[in-house]
Amino acid sequence: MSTINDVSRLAGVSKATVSRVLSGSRGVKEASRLAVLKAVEELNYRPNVIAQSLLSQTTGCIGVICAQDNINQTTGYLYALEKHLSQHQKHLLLRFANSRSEVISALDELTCGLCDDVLIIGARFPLNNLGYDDVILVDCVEADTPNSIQFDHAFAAETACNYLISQGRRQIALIHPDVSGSAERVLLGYKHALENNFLPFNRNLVFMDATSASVALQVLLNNASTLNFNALLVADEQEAQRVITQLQAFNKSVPGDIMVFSLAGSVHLPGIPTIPAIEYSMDAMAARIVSWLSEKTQDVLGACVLRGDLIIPDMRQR
Amino acid sequence: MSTINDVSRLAGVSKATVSRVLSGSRGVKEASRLAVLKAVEELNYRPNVIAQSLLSQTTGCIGVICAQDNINQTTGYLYALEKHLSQHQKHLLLRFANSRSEVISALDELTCGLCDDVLIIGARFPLNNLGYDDVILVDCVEADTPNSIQFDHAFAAETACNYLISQGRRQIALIHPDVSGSAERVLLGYKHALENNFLPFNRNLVFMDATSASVALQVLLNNASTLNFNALLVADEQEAQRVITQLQAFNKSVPGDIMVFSLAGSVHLPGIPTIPAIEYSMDAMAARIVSWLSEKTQDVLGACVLRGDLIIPDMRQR
DNA sequence: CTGTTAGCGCATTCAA
DNA sequence: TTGAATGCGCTAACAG
Repeated sequence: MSTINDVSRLAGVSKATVSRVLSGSRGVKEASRLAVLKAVEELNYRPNVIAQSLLSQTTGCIGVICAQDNINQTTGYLYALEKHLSQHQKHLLLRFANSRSEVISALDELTCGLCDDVLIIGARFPLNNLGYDDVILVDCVEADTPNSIQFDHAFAAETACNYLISQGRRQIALIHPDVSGSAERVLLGYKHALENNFLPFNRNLVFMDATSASVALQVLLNNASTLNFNALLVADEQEAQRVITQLQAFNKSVPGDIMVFSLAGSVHLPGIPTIPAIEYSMDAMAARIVSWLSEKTQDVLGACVLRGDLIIPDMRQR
Repeated sequence: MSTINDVSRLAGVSKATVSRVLSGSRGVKEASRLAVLKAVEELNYRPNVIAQSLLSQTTGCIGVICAQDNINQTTGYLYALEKHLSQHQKHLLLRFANSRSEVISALDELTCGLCDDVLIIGARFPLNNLGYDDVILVDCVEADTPNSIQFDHAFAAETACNYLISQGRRQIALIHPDVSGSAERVLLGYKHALENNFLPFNRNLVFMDATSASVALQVLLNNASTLNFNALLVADEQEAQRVITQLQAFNKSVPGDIMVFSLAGSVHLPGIPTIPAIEYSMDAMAARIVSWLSEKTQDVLGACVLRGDLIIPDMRQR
């Protein structure tokens, strides 16, 4: 690879002039400008970004640590993020991490000048006192960082219930293991919706302990005759697919007998019937993050909360 | 962030000694070694990798350009690659690209000193004469690069047919649009398996033109009475899900009436019945790539061809 | 064993 | 309008 020295020599000007032409490019005589451009072309010269980084103390690299347990969900994040980042001439440095210690070692390796900023996405384990306070947490639990983007789970649950009720489903079961710490928010929205619709709250329809969703569903099915539930709220699409299979194994039709609703996102695989869900716009999230990274004013991102959209299955598909 | 100067000043030694302690660390008096270590600890100093990169002319960054049209398939690649790369203290710089021109601009931005190497994954458009000859192509078509990893499609098709025949399916239809350029290899394996099993080749069961798989399947179904096909080979899992839905819409049971087989990989979503498939080990692929990147001898990776494993559905699940 | 010096490739002074 | 000099943070060669 040729350097700025080669160009300056070939063009018969100094390094400074070459640099001027390639950046600002003002206050340079046309003749030498052309000479530089010609030399650049001839040598196929391109400035070394590492040298520029050393000088500017910024690399344009954004570290993204994916801590998502559902690996398939990361794709949506990554695609949206990369799209927005590259539009701002930023690069996405990808790491996966499945535990707090893995996150820390990833952070260690990324914050030695390589990355200007780091995001952590989807961690379901505590991330307090990381020792790095300028990290942005996206959809993570127990975020004591000033900069974080959370999803409004209460809003999601409330919307979900209101939709289900509008569809004539008044016995709504809720299975939402409390790994995410967001369970109480979900419950809040759930109760709120019931109240607003003058429906009683039935403790037996709600399963928020850490036991498996499969067991919870079995309990529900065992007591189906007395509970009479006709809708089921679950944490995410993956969970939804699981319970649907289980329901069908018990000869419950979906959504005929029981309407299953996913509280977070979806994997739209062709050939798999869509279920109603709350979906969070990855694009909106990415845009928010990138704009914050670009501005980089002193003020923090704050407890930014993102609300999801209600997605209902296209009836033509069924 | 503190620099080596801060450390040397605090430790009362020269920059060189600090550097010595932190790297090689041999030939340094114990006293000054400890002084350096103490200062490092106190200042929480860590060497700036950018400065090191400028000197060594390597960044440890590997650019990965995902050109996969099926975005969900990239996750497998990325996860395996990142795992192996980080084990070799290398970083994964992620880009998505959906066309030749996007690939080129991504390459432009990545090869200015930022990345030591670049991979392109899953491109289904021609990638000749990119102007970069040290790029590694993975599962790309029309690869005239010396370094590429291809999947053995002939072997996959042959294995698939042999499996289907062993299951009593002797009328095997094949739908494999020729976008990938690998269609002729697939056909080769298909024919080979038929020959070895003394079965006739029926041209009407094979659809390799660029028309939609949906239309091809309709043709098959329209002539079902005469064709009597009881197995269907498709290009990938996505395609498989599509045809399964379509088959079920025509009251064909899967795999009862027709066994669907995916020739490339699979998305194992819980709750979705597994179908037989050829799966390529992402781990093996990543290991191969990383070892090649690390060796970096003069010799090329060569036309490395990877064979997939036959995955049959676990009967307990059905 | 250790300090000084030079230079990786670049942009930005400061003079001319 | 331009060139020479400086320094980003670091390592390697050399000299002590």
